[in-house]
Amino acid sequence: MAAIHPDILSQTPLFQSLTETHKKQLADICIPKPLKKKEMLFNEGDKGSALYLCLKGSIQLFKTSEDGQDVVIRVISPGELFGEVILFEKDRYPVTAVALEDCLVAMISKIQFDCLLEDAPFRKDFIASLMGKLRFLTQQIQLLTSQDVETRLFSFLKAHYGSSGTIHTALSKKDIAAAIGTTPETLSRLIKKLEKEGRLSWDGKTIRLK
Amino acid sequence: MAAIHPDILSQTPLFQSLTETHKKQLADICIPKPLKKKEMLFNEGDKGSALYLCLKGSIQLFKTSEDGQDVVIRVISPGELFGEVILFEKDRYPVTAVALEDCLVAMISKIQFDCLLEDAPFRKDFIASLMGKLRFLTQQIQLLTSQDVETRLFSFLKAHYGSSGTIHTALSKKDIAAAIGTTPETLSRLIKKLEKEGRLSWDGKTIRLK
DNA sequence: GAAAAACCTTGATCCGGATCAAGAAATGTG
DNA sequence: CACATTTCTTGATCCGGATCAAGGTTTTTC
Repeated sequence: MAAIHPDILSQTPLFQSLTETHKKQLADICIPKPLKKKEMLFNEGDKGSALYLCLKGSIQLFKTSEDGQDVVIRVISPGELFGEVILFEKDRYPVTAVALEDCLVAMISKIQFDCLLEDAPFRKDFIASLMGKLRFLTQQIQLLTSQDVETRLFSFLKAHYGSSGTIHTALSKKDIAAAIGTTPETLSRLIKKLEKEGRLSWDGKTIRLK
Repeated sequence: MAAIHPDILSQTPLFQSLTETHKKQLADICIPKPLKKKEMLFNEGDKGSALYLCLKGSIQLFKTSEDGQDVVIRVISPGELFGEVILFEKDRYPVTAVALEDCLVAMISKIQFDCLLEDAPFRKDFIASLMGKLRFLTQQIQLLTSQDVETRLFSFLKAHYGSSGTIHTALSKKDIAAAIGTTPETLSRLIKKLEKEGRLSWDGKTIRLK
């Protein structure tokens, strides 16, 4: 139940505009929660009264269809807020959240977060972050609908690790395949092709782009 | 430049919670704008300083890929607000908006809308409407990724016309095909199959579900 | 109301990527 | 460490739906 350190909040863009006082206030109401790999944070349809900030690790958000198929909606990286849909809509999570590696998240109670929203500049940033998510999902639809697996892979890598040449990821190929809406088999074949073309090298958890 | 009638605002869920006074205020700043079929309201990448409320007709929001392919993100029906991403993010529309039939929209200037957001209950509804959009896009990704064309068609019809047995639409089959992420050929074949199975009849602009 | 344009249908073909299968490598666990 | 589980790879096959083509129909436009 201990609070987290305010400095950690400075790293997330959403909270940049908070004053020191507010940051301290927020840090006080954040409950740190470590997650083990494969641990589930909440389940689609669960009632909930908290939203989360990812501090460390990757969290997969997915929906399950009636026929049991999982569709990954988004992979959360450090600095991102998620589960905030709980704030204003019906109080059930629309997706399931599972840790893809050992993670640390900060749990923020809905009620407490509501108070923070009283602050006008913070509110503005918060709404802006929602708009950013709308844009992300919009682009995701475009990607999934009209771009091939290769494009989606590079787009994912760029979004999560920037355009740097060397990437170190904790994610398995299976999880990356799911994140870009394909199967492990297809990703495996794609990597083989790209390596043969000399466009990247993928050794264990290290990816080098060329 | 004439304003619109406040009553029309009562029909849209987003504005339900406004007091009569506020509704009147809002109505005053809405500039009605009729759109002819195929008319473009704004283009992806355009700078803009207004958001829109659809009062009548259907408006298609789509993104264009580098290779010239259009991907429909969403079809707007009466009562829906769109273009609101302009409010807080960079001031460019992320999609193109085109009227699929003769429409009437209300144009609301960003600055004026900002003032409205000072009002706490309204703000809450507005944020809730953003959350609703996040949910919609989330579900849309699931639909497009893991459901077949038939499922997507019924899902579209239900979302836009409810579950009533008889539907009258102004949209062409081409536009419906685009909205569910397929081609006119595939939709044509699907309809033929469904009619043969006696699951619906589709005569011109009238669809009967069975 | 005739010509032009857009839309719809039907057929033939093609293709990206899913699925199935099965062995190999890596990882986790007592 | 040995065994079990999960992940990864490679091959063979399959399939939903896209694309191409071309004729028919409706809508627009002047």
